[in-house]
Amino acid sequence: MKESIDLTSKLMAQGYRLTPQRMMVLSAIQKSDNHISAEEIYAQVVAGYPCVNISTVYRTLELLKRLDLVTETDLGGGRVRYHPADKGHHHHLVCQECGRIIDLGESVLASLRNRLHREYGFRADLKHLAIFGRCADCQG
Amino acid sequence: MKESIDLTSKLMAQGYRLTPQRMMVLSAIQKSDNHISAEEIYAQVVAGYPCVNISTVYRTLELLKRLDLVTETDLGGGRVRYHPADKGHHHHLVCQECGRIIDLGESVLASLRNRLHREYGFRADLKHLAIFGRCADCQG
DNA sequence: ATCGTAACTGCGAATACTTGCAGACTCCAC
DNA sequence: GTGGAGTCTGCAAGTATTCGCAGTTACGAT
Repeated sequence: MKESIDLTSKLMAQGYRLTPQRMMVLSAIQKSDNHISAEEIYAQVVAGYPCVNISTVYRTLELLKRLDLVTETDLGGGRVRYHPADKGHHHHLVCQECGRIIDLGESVLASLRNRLHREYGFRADLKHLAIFGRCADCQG
Repeated sequence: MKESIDLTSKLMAQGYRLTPQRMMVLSAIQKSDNHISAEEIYAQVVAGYPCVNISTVYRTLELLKRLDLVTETDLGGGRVRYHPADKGHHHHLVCQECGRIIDLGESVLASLRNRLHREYGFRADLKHLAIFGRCADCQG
């Protein structure tokens, strides 16, 4: 498992530990091919190790976020969703009518990012961006 | 008060009523010159009418949102903030380091909106958009 | 006037997530 | 191996917001 060695060194370098809980949270995210919610991660972790607490899952997710191992996206619906950072960043168009989610290549927002940097000196972090609106099918 | 007549007709047209609670929520938002949180609105409303419930405030905010009388922005920090729609749309650059909020003219995102429409047929609703990142002063 | 329908509200509980705390574990020095 | 210092976790309580329910209110039709 190359990932876990990678993870260990990343954690160690900053004085963190690789606990079973953290491994299980990360593997739950790696296993899911699309975006997964905290509750779903929790369910998977509990299945193999029943006494973990949901707050540990949340705390681990925040840590993994800080280490750039997972990205977080708010796709609406009251639940934030997570996915592995190494599967590439992308953005989302969320249709508020039908709920459809359209993936958007990273390049589409590159020009916006450049402009914000040129004009405002602002380094935008667009990793967790979702744009709401209406998809082509839902325009009456 | 031109606004309240305006509001009344807007509500009436869709079968809604203008209750004291709704008037007070709207006036609290109109009074605040910058963005106000639901809790702050609630505090103001309660000051003049103690038995209103916070869930009524939230429900009213949702109604006003639907009628395009207020816009909602998630500026981070766990609290959503509201402001009157007639004071013009604008977007926000939120610095995750120092918390500074930079207002962004609507025009900056116009080209993004056009592109999404051209390439994806997607009509983006960018009213409540906040972009996170680091401001010019916070880049080490 | 009164009846029905629909809107509106307060209440309490639920949801998704966060936070403070106290105990447990780990690593390193001595 | 003993003693920190710092990390990590479970638990329980807190936060911001939503939801279901039941009672109240307003408005139009009769």
